[in-house]
Amino acid sequence: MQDLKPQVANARAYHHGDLRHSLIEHGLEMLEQRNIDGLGLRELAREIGVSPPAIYRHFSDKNALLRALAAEGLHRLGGAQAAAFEKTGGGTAGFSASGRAYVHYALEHPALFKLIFSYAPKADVIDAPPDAAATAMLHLREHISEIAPAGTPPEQLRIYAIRAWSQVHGLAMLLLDGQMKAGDAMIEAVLKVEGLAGG
Amino acid sequence: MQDLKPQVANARAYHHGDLRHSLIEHGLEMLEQRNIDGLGLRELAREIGVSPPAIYRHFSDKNALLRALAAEGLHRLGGAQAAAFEKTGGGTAGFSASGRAYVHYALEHPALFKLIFSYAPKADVIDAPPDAAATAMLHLREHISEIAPAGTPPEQLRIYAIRAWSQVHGLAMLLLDGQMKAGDAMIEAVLKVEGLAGG
DNA sequence: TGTACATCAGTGAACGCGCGTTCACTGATGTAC
DNA sequence: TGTACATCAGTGAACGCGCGTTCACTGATGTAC
Repeated sequence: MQDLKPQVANARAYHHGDLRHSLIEHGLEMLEQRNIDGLGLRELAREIGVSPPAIYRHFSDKNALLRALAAEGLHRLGGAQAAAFEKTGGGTAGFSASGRAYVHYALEHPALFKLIFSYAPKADVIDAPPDAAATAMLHLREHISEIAPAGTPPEQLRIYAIRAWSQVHGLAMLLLDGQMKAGDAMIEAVLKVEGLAGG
Repeated sequence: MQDLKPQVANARAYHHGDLRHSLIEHGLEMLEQRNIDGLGLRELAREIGVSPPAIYRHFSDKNALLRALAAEGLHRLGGAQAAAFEKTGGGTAGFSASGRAYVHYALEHPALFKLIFSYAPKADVIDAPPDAAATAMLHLREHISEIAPAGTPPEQLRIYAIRAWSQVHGLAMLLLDGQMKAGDAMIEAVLKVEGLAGG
């Protein structure tokens, strides 16, 4: 009755890095249902079927794990944006689509989205060189100049980028916090211009 | 040596509602330095010089206290916006000024600002009647139609309001999370248009 | 004005909780001879 | 191929912690007679 499940005793139940992967995977899953403070190391370990101290073989402490989760979230957010951008064939339409993808990703993964901005290495898209890391926000910087009128000076491009990012980020946050009703049509309408023109 | 400080024993150290007021006041002060999870009932009580259970005479539980703090924060945010609006004489300039005030309030009170959107009664400025409560966001709804071109249909006004709110909110959040460098000139430039025009 | 009493905002002690983290350990794996 | 050994990813038990909340209580205040 006790041994129905193949007890692995201790030792190599996971080979080389599997537990790390499993921790991130299950951590992300837990974030789908709970919010950030609801994610505890002991509970996560329990979920995976491993003892809590095992985590410390892979992460120096809880913050390190959260940072890894945030980094993975950022990566996926970037992936979602890139996919949307490619799918629409790039250009202005692609830029808009990737903005919409940003908001939709936030709505689909509320806790993860918030975690990203609390724990991820700062994206630094605005002032850092674009080769820093492949992040969601790099799209902005890479594509903003294609959208702007030819000859727009770099300082103005920077303002456009911040404005566009603020626009999608603010909409995402307000929707996440329930300040207004969501709706694809509304999201599209709000993001239509993105304030790029005008000045 | 023990009695230097006028020991109040127990009983009416605070008359009628004073402790409630004190809890909110000191709670807000603590939020100036720590973030939200750093705010504990026991610590707050210690700070004020009262026993933890005393809090329960005024708030049913911790969430009730946090909600009160958020409500007060929302009130003050609204006050800051209103002051900025009046000071510039209203109109388009006032609208812009109140947007800047929103961002600046966020930067000056990061934890409180975030608390507002986690715990405050939903502002509902977008779809609720404006007589609901005097909140920061009511400004938006009250003033957005003055800014928009005459004859703008209400659905479009709604989009404009959401767009403007998203704009300031997103900028505030990104700055709070350290995603880019703050700076009055930059804030002003980003908020200059607010995406009202265009479509 | 003086006395008896109800009210109720405080008190100190205690509760159970789950947390993150540490410790000394164990035993399967991969490697060297 | 067989044996001895180092490695190191796991284990279970235990730690101290501060938390939110409950409990029975106390005693100053305000009120009624």
